[in-house]
Amino acid sequence: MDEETLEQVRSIVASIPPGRVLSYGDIAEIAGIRSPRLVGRIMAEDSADLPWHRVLRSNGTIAEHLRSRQLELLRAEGVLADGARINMREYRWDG
DNA sequence: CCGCTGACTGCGG
DNA sequence: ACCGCAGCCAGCG
Repeated sequence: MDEETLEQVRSIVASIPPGRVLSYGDIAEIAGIRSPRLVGRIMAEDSADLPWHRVLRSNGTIAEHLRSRQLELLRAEGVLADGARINMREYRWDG
């Protein structure tokens, strides 16, 4: 695992403002890496100190083992779900 | 080296 | 809306 990309990904996630979200693919693109899965892996390893709940799938859905917790955290900062789906066009962070 | 797995994605049927 | 599939990177057996 490349230490630099790891730090890069982490800093991008850390910079997402409250009430906004990014997809794994968005972060991969910004970080200049080819695989969104790598972003997911990095998040899975250790994201406790990051606003990890602001990262979700490109279509606005969330992996099921995180779904209820994540939707709750998002709701607390004004990101409302239409059922199990977040409207990305509305909440995606432009930077 | 091979195959499988996952906080993923876009395209096609 | 629901599949499946190819591409993707890294770790594990």
